[in-house]
Amino acid sequence: MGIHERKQREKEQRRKQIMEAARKVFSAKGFNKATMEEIAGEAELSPGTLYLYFKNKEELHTSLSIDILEYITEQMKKFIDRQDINAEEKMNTLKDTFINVYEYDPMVLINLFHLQSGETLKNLSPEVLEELTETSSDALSAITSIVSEGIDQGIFAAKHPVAMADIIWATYSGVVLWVDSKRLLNNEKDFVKQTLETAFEIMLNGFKIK
Amino acid sequence: MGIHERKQREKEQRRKQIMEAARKVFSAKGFNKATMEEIAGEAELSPGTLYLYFKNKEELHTSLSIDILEYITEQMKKFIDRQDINAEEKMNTLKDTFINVYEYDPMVLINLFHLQSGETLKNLSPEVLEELTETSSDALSAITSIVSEGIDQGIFAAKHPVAMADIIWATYSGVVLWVDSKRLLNNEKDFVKQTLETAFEIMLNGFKIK
DNA sequence: ATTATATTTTGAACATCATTTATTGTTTGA
DNA sequence: TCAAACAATAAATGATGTTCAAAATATAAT
Repeated sequence: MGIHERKQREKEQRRKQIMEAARKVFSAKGFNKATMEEIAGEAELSPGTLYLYFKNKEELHTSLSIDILEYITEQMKKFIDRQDINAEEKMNTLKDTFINVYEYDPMVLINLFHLQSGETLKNLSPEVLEELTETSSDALSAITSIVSEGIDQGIFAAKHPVAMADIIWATYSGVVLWVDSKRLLNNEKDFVKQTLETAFEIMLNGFKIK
Repeated sequence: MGIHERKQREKEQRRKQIMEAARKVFSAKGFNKATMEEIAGEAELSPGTLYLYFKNKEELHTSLSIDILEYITEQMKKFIDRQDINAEEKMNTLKDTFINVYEYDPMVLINLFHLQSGETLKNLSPEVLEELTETSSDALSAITSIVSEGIDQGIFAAKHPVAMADIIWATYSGVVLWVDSKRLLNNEKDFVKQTLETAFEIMLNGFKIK
């Protein structure tokens, strides 16, 4: 009776092993420059095997993005329901979470934000697309709940909370993508953290009732 | 003596013709799905000819982005030096410009924002990279000048103007990319315009001295 | 234990492009 | 009229994502 379960477990392990190899290669080369052959090599498997676990290159990439999105959501859930801090403090904790995730693995995060592109979404299987939709929606709900709390507490101006959550997420992705590419264009040092700090300061100030 | 000039002109025309074909195809298919063969077909040329005018696919794509960036900068220059409106009004005009550009050709704009990715930048010739750096820098300078004016006028809080300009640009790109991809994920209608309106409202409020 | 069946993996074949190059065609200037 | 310069082409090349028939391995049945 345990055989089937063990096989299931092994299948899941193999999947994780491929994803870990993919994470390394995508992180080092970016989506286009990474090759399935190199990922297979890193995972000590043949290229064909990758297609038994992922429909195609885009779906393998998307699975990594889903993982990091889930991680972000998990981190947010650790503090959104806390009663001892108000919405403004939660916004600051959110900012810290965002910065931590960026610093932990900048490339995977940047790749996640790039995924937000129509051409990629078209190549996903319905299941993975569904999973991505679900995960994004969870992340956005968590952010929305902070905003709503701020409005309820009379700290934030009463705008549409979903739009506000979108703007928070958009600012996060926009700052990471733009400041990082500016660094590459101008051989600057990495200002992502500082710019995120300032952006959140401005956003928070913009949210508040005067 | 005019022959050389005519040839120069024809060369420039052919370049434009290729870019126009590329614009159509990239706009319809996105970067990865668009093929050089299809672009060549659209331009009524053979694939090889494209390489006499552009080093590679990425450089052709980048040329389009430079064009739209130049257009944005041009639009900004029309009002940044006006004396009859203050910095806050200029911010609103900036927002309108951003919305107009999005509505004129969403895909080319989205592709521009996607370009802001390290892996693409590595494949550009030094000249085109230089041109892109220059153009981005021009656009950012224009935005920075609005922010600086606001600080000088005592309307905006005195933060680092360059960081503030980065945040404006990052918010623009972030909102366009995220809200558009959310639309694709959830089959929603296009909320980019409304979200940009709200984002600017919040940002402007966040900039202001209370 | 042996054989049959099912599962998993392989690696070579295939198809699709981006890019290069040898060739052809065209314009210019003498 | 012709040679040199220029421009464009079509076919070849190479890289790489993806598929598939065969091999290897594990499980189940007799």
